[in-house]
Amino acid sequence: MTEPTGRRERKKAQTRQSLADAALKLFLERGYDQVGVKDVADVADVSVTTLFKHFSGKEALVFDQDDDLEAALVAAVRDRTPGQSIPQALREHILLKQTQFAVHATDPRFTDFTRLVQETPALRDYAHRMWTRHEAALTRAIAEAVGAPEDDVSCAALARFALEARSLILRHAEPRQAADEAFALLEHGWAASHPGN
Amino acid sequence: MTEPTGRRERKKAQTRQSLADAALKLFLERGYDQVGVKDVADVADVSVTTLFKHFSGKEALVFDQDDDLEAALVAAVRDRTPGQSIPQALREHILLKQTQFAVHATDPRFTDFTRLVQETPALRDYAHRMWTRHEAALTRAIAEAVGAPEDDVSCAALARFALEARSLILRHAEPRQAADEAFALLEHGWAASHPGN
DNA sequence: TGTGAAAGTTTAGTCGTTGCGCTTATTTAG
DNA sequence: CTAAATAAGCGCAACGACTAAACTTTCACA
Repeated sequence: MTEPTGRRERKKAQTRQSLADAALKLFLERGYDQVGVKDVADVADVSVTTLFKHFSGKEALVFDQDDDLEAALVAAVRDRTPGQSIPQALREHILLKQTQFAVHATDPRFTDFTRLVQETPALRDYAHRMWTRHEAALTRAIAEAVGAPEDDVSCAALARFALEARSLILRHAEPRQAADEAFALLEHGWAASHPGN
Repeated sequence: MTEPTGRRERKKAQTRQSLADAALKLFLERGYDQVGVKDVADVADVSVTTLFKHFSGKEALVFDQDDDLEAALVAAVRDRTPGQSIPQALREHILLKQTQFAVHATDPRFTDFTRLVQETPALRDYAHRMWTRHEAALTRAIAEAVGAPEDDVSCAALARFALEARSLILRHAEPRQAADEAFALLEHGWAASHPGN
């Protein structure tokens, strides 16, 4: 079970890993815009076309694909502890995801990586896109949780605002406090129109 | 005063207009991605180099630059009618801007243009970027209006959420109703932490 | 063992975008 | 009125991200 794959898939995974490693290394050394996609391919010792068979674009090189991110988001709303409001559940979920990463804060590579992403427009935008990708799913989950129609505007607004709150929190030194302040707006506003959720 | 410019500036404005017209025409006919920047330049009868001297990129071809958009946003907060809350003022401002455009709703070109922008990812993203460009300025304006520190998180959150609300409103058939529902969240939440603003 | 799918390569190309050196037209100053 | 300064516009060559096509190698599996 530890090695369920054949030699072929292992080699493929290895190539992918080589590319990701090379990319991160070069981007941290020289900066994202100062590194060409060819440079990455050269260091990983593959052709440029191969690089694009593994990654959808230059920005994707530094992000591990979280496939079940959407499911976790929906579950955070659906399976929230009774008595907890939806904004509270979302705040907790986002903070949890954040502190999961922050566990590695001792690793200097982690803080460097974060700085790289936040200081590179292309990467910042890409990360934001990947995160807000699931707005529609979250909107549906919220609407279902409160028995509202699927296209209810206040549900869509809560979903959008909660997802947007993440980058507000991310750029602050005190994530917990920032989350509390940003979500206070949503909690009070939500309670006013959807009491008990 | 009606003609304060020389022949030079007039010609420049004319080529710029030719480019914008050609771009909109071609984009509407064939779709944004099916039109190359060279096609636009050819129809406008200028070189590609000249096109990029007038517009910062392909997406900018279809947007008139609103230079005082930021000032208007800040003014909407600073000069709001007494007794009106900041979220209310922002909602009105956004709705006003929207209906200013909607005046041209009789013009079939307007609805076509809107569809083009909303259905083309590159244009949708660009428009969103141009709009959210002024988040920092809006945050400062709000903070100043309530006497909070410049980097207050709840002010930043209100600014971000209010700006994000626009695209929520934009894609809905009933802008007024959508704005009311989306901003209800912000008004109640804001009132709870900043009573009287 | 051999066959076919999948990884990888090479080559050539598209498309947006920029830099360079040049011509041409307009403005400004002498 | 003329000459120098200014700016628009041009063609061309290039760069970087990305794709298509045709081909070779390698491994899994029947």
